[in-house]
Amino acid sequence: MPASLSGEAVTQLDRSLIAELPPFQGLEPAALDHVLGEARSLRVAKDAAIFEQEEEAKNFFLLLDGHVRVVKTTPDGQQVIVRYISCGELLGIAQALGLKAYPASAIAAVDCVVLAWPGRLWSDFSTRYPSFGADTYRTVGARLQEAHTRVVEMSTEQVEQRVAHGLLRLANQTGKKTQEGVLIDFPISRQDIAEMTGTTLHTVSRLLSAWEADGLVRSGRQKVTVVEPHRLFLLAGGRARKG
Amino acid sequence: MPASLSGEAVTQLDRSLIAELPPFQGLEPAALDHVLGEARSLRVAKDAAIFEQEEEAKNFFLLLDGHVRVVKTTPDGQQVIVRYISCGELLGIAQALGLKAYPASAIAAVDCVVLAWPGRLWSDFSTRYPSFGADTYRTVGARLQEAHTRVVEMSTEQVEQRVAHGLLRLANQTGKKTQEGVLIDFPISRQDIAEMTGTTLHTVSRLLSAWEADGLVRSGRQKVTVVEPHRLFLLAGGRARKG
DNA sequence: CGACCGTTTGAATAGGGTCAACAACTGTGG
DNA sequence: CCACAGTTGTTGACCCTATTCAAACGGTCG
Repeated sequence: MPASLSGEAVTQLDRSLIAELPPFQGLEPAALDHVLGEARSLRVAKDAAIFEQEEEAKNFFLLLDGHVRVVKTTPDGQQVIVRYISCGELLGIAQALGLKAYPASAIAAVDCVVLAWPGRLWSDFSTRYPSFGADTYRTVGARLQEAHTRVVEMSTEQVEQRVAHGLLRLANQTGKKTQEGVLIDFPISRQDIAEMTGTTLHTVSRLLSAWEADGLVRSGRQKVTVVEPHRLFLLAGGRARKG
Repeated sequence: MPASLSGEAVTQLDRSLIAELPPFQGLEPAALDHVLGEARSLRVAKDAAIFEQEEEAKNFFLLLDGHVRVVKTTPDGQQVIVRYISCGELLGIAQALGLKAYPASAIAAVDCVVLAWPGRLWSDFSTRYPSFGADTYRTVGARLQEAHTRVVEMSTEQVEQRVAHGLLRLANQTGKKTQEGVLIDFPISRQDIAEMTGTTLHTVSRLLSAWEADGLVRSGRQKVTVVEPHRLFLLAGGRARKG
């Protein structure tokens, strides 16, 4: 059930909401007002879709609050988590890639707030506000890099190292310091971690259990805290075998 | 040994060399002359590097003739083939991704001819010739898609399916129809295929032997011909197990 | 012709996926 | 407040795929 159409307009959209975000940084107040004027604000409930794979790409989005996971589903129903999106990031930018349909689904990992713009405004924004175009170019470039890194990891690393890398990445991206260590800031299941790293929930469970016994992490239901990032990092860097 | 600096200027660069290529399509003759005027033409011997991973990104390139493989090397020396580049494609476009160094090495799979431009011209070309900017945006987008597809494959498919997919992709990209079937148009070893698909040369060798016995492919030293693309495709689509 | 590179093939091993059963927790409704 | 259903997580046993190790073969090239 895509939530795209069920959004309610928020009464006031303040410039300060987006003024400091990379895509809009340095824009004139008038420009910010123009951008906001075209936006609709949507609330998306946990586990609801912001957009769905294969769906016509009518809008692009900015995540104002919450966490979103981007998921690709294979024809036979297996899911792969492509990435997690944090506050302030753009998502659903199919237009930037010259696509007519979204290549993946975006699911709210927690209750979220997003801004939505009609896709046709993409080229408008890019040409009218060069810094917007430049920033999104960088974003796409960074995501390409990230995807290649992931291909290399999947090709050369053992499962244990991949899971360690995956956790560290999440901890860096969205980690929240607590007494015990770095807490991953949204509900994440063993299944989710498996879908990020190309393994099964069973293997992830076993690894986390072992690591917990070793004092590297603490974990509970849909919750993971990295207690000793440094030692986990060493584990992630351990030599692979094949090649 | 990077070949970047060993190139010799070709006496004449004709507009027709690049006029029909996507990045430059639709440019005025004067613009084409400008673009060519800034280019250096280089010959790169088989197995030589056009540029090397980590090296400062001084230039970007267009492959005029030959085939190039783009390779990432891990800190412990394992190699992963990111993609193959065919004639008419841009490569080494670190500038477009906002990078100061090349993220991978580019190795000539056969003797090649490339054009090279200084990196600083990237933004110049992009702004002065909008169709150039738009095309490269599409290129980067397509490569991102491709990388994500690869991540999904590596996460969900068995080795046999990945190798089948890899071969089919090569056959489509650079295949040359012959009496026997579709020949992959440059020397490619079992090791290369292994580095594309995240497996070992042994496994690739066994698969090719089995497929050959089955009449799906014909292969020899650094040579592969896909005899029955359709049946290979069925194999590639076969159900995966895990998940 | 001899050295080397790419390839083939066999045998042994192990990483991790599959199958199965259960335990712990959350939330719901009576 | 408790019973029950539905998730999510744990753990053991088994087995299979693909890697590892080892050896040998056949073109190719200097």
